[in-house]
Amino acid sequence: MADGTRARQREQTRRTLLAESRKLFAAHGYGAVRLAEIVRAAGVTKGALYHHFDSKSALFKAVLGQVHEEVGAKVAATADAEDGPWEQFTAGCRAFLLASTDPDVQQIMLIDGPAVLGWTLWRALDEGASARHLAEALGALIDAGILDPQPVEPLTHLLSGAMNEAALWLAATDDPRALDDAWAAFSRLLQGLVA
Amino acid sequence: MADGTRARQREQTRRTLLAESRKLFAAHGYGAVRLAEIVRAAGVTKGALYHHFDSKSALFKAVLGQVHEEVGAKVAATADAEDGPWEQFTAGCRAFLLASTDPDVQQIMLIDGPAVLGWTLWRALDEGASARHLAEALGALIDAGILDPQPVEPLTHLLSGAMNEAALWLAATDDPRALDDAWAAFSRLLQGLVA
DNA sequence: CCTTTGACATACCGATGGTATGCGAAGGTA
DNA sequence: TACCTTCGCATACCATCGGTATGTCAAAGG
Repeated sequence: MADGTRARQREQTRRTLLAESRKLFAAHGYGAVRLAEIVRAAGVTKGALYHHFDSKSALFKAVLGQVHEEVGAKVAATADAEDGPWEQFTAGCRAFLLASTDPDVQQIMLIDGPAVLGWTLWRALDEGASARHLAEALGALIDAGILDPQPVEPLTHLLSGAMNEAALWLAATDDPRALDDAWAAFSRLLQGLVA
Repeated sequence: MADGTRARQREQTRRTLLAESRKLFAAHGYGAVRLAEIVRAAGVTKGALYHHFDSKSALFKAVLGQVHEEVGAKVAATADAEDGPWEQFTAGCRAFLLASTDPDVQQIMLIDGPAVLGWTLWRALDEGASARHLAEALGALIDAGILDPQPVEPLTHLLSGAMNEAALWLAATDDPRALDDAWAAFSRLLQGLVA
């Protein structure tokens, strides 16, 4: 009977491959992870891997897609919980900074992403997930008259890059006040934008 | 006769390897460049390459060192030509942004660097070259009372990351006003820092 | 000269990403 | 139920690439 055994099994294998490869990519970096490790961790063979993904980089791209989605969802949820464009904007930035502290996000999204897929494709993926929210928030601030009218795109990249690098630094330092210091500095920068 | 033929030849080979590999790394990215291409372009064999460098990543590290030095020198020279800490600071930032527009710098320093060598080592190399100037300039601004006293390190990373990402975006866009827009936005951010 | 040293070239190896093919069970059809 | 098709995956295999071990010949040195 067509009870969907095939589809369920297929989906199960795909999820396992994604989950295990994500762990390995995050822990050791894309270049240091061998396909043999991934399929061993997932309990399948290379045949299964290549049945689901075209290449090692395509598998990585799928993993990166997951990470992007998760970060984007967190940012959107946090921002939507606030009232007023400025509060939504700052809350979203803080949520992004916090989300980017996760080691998986660090290695996969910030370090390997641009190098493995190329900066252009990485940018496009990021655009569809987190950077879009940032651009929208900035646009809302300008519409509300809180920010002077100005091109949104360069500002988006400046702030996005600042938060990315700050997150990487936060992960590398062990100063417990680092997060507060970084957020304070970032807030000061944002103050320069208000009309 | 010991006229230094050996030393000159050795240095010549090393320089050629660095120059040719730099071209290839910049053009195609670290992962897409084969050692066979490099040695062919340099007119030598793999024996020569491994006589001068321990591994492919060691060769890349040497190339990255060159790029870092060049960028750091440009930033320092531009900043030193100005008078007053604020002028030195902004001139240095602008010089860095311009220098980072070069495709070699983009691919080697900003994209592949962290992924190939790991973010920690990359950070250390960057610290010795360009980021150090930024931190010193910020310290001078605080000493001069232009900026409020605050931890310099997080601010360094925020600004460095902002400029890195902005530079990558500048290279990907074809809007001729992009550079001016980006600099205007960056200047606004800096305004938030002044006391 | 004769020996040593060093800057390579040559030949080779193991590992790894990727492919071609085989197979057994799920799912449709009569 | 018998049969055929499809599909999800395993097995076997290949080509390439980073890395190494060894050979070679000219410069350096006494």
